[in-house]
Amino acid sequence: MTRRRKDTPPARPATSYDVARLAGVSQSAVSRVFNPGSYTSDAMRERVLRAAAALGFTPNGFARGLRSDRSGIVSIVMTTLDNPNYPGVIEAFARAFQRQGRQVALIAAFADAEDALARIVRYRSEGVVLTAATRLDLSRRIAGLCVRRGLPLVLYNRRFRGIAASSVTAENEAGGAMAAQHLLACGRRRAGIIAGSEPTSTVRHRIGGFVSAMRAAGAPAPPVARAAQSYDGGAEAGAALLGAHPRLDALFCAADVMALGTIDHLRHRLGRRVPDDVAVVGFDDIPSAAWATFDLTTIHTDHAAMVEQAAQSLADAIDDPGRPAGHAAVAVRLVARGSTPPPRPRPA
Amino acid sequence: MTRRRKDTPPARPATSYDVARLAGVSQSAVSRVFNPGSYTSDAMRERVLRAAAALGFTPNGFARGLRSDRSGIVSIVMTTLDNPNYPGVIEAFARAFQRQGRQVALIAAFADAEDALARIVRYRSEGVVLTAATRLDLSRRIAGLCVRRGLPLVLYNRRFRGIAASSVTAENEAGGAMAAQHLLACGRRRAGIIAGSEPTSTVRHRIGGFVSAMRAAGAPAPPVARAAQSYDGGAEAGAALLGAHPRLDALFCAADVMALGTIDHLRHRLGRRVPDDVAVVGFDDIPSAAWATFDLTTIHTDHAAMVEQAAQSLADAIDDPGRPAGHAAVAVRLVARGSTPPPRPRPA
DNA sequence: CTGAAAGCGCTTACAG
DNA sequence: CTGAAAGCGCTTACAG
Repeated sequence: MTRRRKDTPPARPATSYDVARLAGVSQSAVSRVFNPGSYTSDAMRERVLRAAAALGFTPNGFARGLRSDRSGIVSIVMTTLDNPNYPGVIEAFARAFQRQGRQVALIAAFADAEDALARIVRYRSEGVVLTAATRLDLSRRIAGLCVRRGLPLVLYNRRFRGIAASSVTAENEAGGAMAAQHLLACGRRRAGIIAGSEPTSTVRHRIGGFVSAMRAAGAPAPPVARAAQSYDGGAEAGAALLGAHPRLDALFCAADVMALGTIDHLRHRLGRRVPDDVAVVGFDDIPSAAWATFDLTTIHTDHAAMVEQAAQSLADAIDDPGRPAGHAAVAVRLVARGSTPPPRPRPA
Repeated sequence: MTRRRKDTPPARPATSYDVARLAGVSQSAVSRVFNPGSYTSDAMRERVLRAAAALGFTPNGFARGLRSDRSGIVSIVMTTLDNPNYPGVIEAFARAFQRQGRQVALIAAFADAEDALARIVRYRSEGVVLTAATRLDLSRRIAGLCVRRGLPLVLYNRRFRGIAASSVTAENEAGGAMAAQHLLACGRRRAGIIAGSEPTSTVRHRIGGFVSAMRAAGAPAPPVARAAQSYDGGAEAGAALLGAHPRLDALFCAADVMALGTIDHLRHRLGRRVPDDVAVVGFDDIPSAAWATFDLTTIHTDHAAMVEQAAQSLADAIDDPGRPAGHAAVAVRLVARGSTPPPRPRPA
């Protein structure tokens, strides 16, 4: 048998009955004090709160959730945090949901889509935020299962065709176009594209916007190289692209992490100067994009606004399950730095 | 009034009674099937599982937690993810605890220590992992409150004097010594130290190990500059240190992020060569340390092993609350890269 | 091996 | 405004 150390108090936390006894009121009175919207006299409120504080009472969320059918829990599904902005994103979500009085359960490991759903359902999550799962098809299946269950769902930074879920993304297509226009303004027309191999909606839209803008300007169609969405993947795709098309004078990387790998490879392996020989534009504006070595021109995505929007959208869906799914695209902006040459004055 | 969309099934998930009815058995039989360690005939097991699958039944974790007094929830307290290894760390924790059959609640935003504790206690967390809170004193107070409640607690990558909690860290002192010995082997004796301003145990031990090893070799006492533990902080501290001590030929940065900022500042602002003029050693081995531009010599910390150890330690503490607090230090190793010159042959 | 039943700690109509 | 009481969906001795 184990014995508790002397200095630790009894493990069992105080219940509303303990508080009621100490305050000399009924248990239901205690419950009302802790449930906004119920009527209680100030005097009773006072006494109950004092007793609760004395006992360190916090209402048992399990009992509350079981009885009221509002679990107060939101699940965030996220694995392989391949985007360096994501840690901040998780924290921002936790903050936003805690402001809503909800608690975040992190679903970061699971055998398959069914397993993920079981974890979500076990604690009766009121809603789900889905960002990156290990593989795209896995994300898609989880989203499908949630929708089928009628579970409020928001897709963060991705969309799936045929799945009627709300989503929040950056204005990826517009961002791609901005990148193209900036390169054109800098006098670069022979551009290549580097992107992650997973065919996500995000990557598709970024590329789409870039290609359309280039075509509209009469520039040659940019060749595309795809590889893992990582520093090493960027180096690899950059090597492939310049190997096949040595005369490219610009690269658009659909993710900053890849841009950094590309830049280092260009400089350290291929001996090309950035931006003099090859200009590089990224997408995301991750912290390291601003570092002196890279000084990367990129499309800034406003994750704070995106998270805010997604958390609100999920809260709305929870409050009104009949609400139709909607999509929000948050504005992006180009941050011009040293990996692109200064724009030329426009010909008069 | 809201109406559900036609294609969404009823919101209320199946209960064990629903499963029992469909399978033609008692509710307690269903419960037993889902609770390992109870006796059930294979035949009944079969029928129950089939019925459960048909209804998409997952036992209500709230009811189970309420009744059995084992919530199955572990809280991870973590904010300001200033260490680029932490995203992976969170994911690894989620994985480890899910293997234990537990679910992770992320406590990433709170008003103060009491608020954090209330969130931990609300869902009756069986244990707590504490990593970085916004400020050091906040972490310390949360740890104190947990210990006072008798809540199983593991400190990750930090220790607090006077708080009897289990902890897992890297061998920080040994790592500091390795850094010093490597610099000495490379022929550098005039070293400076750059570290984050928060007086964490981690930073203290890393510096301590470095200084002792330098002193043991008869090298001059290294001056120390402290700043925010970030890329910019590294640049700032590097500038201050070399301004005051221009003849330094080596820098030990107690965190890789700072080392990267220092290196860029040395090269791009001060026009110093790394490693020729100044050698730089970091600590952590974050992904960007390996990037071609930085190629940072650093002390590798094995977060996979640390998380494994911490999760096991917490599980043990939950199973046996009488168990005394223990500390585990996980071995580190030096990764020699290009930010330090090649070691010289030892004088015969 | 199986079922009937108590009870975990709350919330929430329902009386008063 | 307050209290008595039912009941959320399970687990777990207790009989059989």
